[in-house]
Amino acid sequence: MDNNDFVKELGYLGFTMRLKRISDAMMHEGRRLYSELDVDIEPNWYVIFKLLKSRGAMSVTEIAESIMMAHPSVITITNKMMNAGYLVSEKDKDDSRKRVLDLSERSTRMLPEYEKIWEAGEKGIERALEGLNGLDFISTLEEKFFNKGFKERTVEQLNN
Amino acid sequence: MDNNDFVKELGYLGFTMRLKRISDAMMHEGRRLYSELDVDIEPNWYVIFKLLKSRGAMSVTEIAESIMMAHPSVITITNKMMNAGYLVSEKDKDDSRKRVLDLSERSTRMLPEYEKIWEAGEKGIERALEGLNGLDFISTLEEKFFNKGFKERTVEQLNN
DNA sequence: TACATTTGCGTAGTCAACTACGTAACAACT
DNA sequence: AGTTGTTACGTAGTTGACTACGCAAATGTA
Repeated sequence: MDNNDFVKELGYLGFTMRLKRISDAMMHEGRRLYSELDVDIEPNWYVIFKLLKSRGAMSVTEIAESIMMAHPSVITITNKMMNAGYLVSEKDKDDSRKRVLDLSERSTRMLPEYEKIWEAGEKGIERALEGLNGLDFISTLEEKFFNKGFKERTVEQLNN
Repeated sequence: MDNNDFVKELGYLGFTMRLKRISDAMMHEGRRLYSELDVDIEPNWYVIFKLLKSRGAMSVTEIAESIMMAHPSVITITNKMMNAGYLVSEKDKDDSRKRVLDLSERSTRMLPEYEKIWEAGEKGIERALEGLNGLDFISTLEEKFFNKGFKERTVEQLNN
């Protein structure tokens, strides 16, 4: 590791930045992984694949809520997946505002191969975090910072 | 917390995504915090302020290395800070390729006020993470995923 | 000294998330 | 039935990081 990392010297003040750096780095690695393996999918698509496989067809907003992303982000991702032939989309019969997305035949055909990669990725992370309780940690972060955010906590501190 | 969060069901497979979601959320909170407090600085500027205050004038590349960011990112950040009057820039006497950045008079004038905010933010995080050893955790993440990245670990797993 | 390599900086283009806003469809309430 | 509010989706614009590339200056080497 780099011992000349100034952000480390900042203690908890550098926490969010270090979090972002790692998450960005991992995302980048993900992109490179797929391109190296010559697989034409992108990071984060796996969530959509997994979600639709497990829950069946869903509308844009339902997807967004299930994975806690803003709906325009979901639209961007799923549009790409549609263009790549992995999703099919049709209007809801009962509610014509809704657009219902589902896995295509291509998806079910390719999923076994992709799931091997995801499984390997998961194992890699699992092994790297061995003995760290990474999931507990991240759950606590979510619990603390999704409900009462960083902003609110700071303002509280300022008013003391 | 949201118990309908599908990403949680994915175990370690959802780890990177959850990391990104939290880091994005905190970054957003940061922006809102500053705008709510009516302070004309942006998230992440604090690293530059702190760095230059502690180390004195530095070149673009030196800054980038110290905080482990790509140099174009540093240029973007510091240009904004210059436009806001917080930094001064001049050519290095000995090496005319280098541009040396330093805090402006405005910076030293305003820093005490800003440091109060950063301190409150730090305390907020510290309290939220009480008993969690958040810094150790993030150090381990860095150690594991900066050296041998996510990609390499996955490929290793695939070849087993 | 001439040439090749490295270094520092800047620009351009990409990517993934977000908010804000507009429009159309549905729901609900007189 | 008409008005009003809500929901679903889509587009546009912002943000912050990155890589790739080009140029100019410095450094190393034959």
